[in-house]
Amino acid sequence: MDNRESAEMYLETIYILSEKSNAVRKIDISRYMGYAKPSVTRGISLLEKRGLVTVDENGNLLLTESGLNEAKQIYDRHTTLTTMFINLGVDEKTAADDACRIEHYISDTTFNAIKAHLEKYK
Amino acid sequence: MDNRESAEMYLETIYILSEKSNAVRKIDISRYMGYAKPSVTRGISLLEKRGLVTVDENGNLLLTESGLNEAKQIYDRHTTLTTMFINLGVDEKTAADDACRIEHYISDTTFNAIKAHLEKYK
DNA sequence: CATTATAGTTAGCCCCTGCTAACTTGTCAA
DNA sequence: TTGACAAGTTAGCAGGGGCTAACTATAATG
Repeated sequence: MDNRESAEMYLETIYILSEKSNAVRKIDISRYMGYAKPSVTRGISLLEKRGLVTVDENGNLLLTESGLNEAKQIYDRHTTLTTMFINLGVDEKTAADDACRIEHYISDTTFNAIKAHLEKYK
Repeated sequence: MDNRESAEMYLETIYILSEKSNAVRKIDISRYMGYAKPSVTRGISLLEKRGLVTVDENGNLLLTESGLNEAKQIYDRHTTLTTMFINLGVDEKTAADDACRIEHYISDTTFNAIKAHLEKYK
């Protein structure tokens, strides 16, 4: 979980599911990501230790302020990169899949440059 | 080494060093990548098992035909992505660093779209 | 020849992050 | 009340890919 990818995917998933439903539990993460329940138990507990997520008495997952910030940033990367790839002529599915992998590895500097470019031409 | 990143980095490094010198040994890889020697021993032996690299009696590393193909593809991704980022206004160092991470995760489809775009505007 | 430095290997540790097996809890229906 | 299912946890395995320690083998140097 020091590697950014795994933690970021959990955060992003919580964020996405939170937008669709007002109660997100670990089992929802498990189904959405296709991970076994114990993997999610550990994944979320690491996020809790880092102060990015809390779990209430009903088992609902809540992003903390910093968790929400991070999740939004990743999601922003996701949508922006997807848009860029689609603009280049890539089909939606491939664009989204690629964005989903790359979003974890791109620096702020480069991401901002991409974003500025898209804004200029939209 | 099932994950693409590690193997691809070894291949790319062998390729880059081969362009600069006609004899590349494991110790050169070790120094260039900043990895301990045993890590390189294992990394290269996995590439040998996959038929991507051979080691001659003097300890010189040689890319096989398929190894060379793969290395060239990765290197092409590296330079193309770097160029794209620089075109977007990113400094050279950051552009190269980002390219170096992302090159392993981008699909052929998306990469080809990027490349076509760059060719069109160069 | 003896010493020393360099390249490489082997053995084994560590962390990450998936996994299964098996257990506990809590809820809900017969 | 009991049986069953669903959510979650605990324990422990697997494999990837870094690492160090300690060894071997070869080459260079006094």
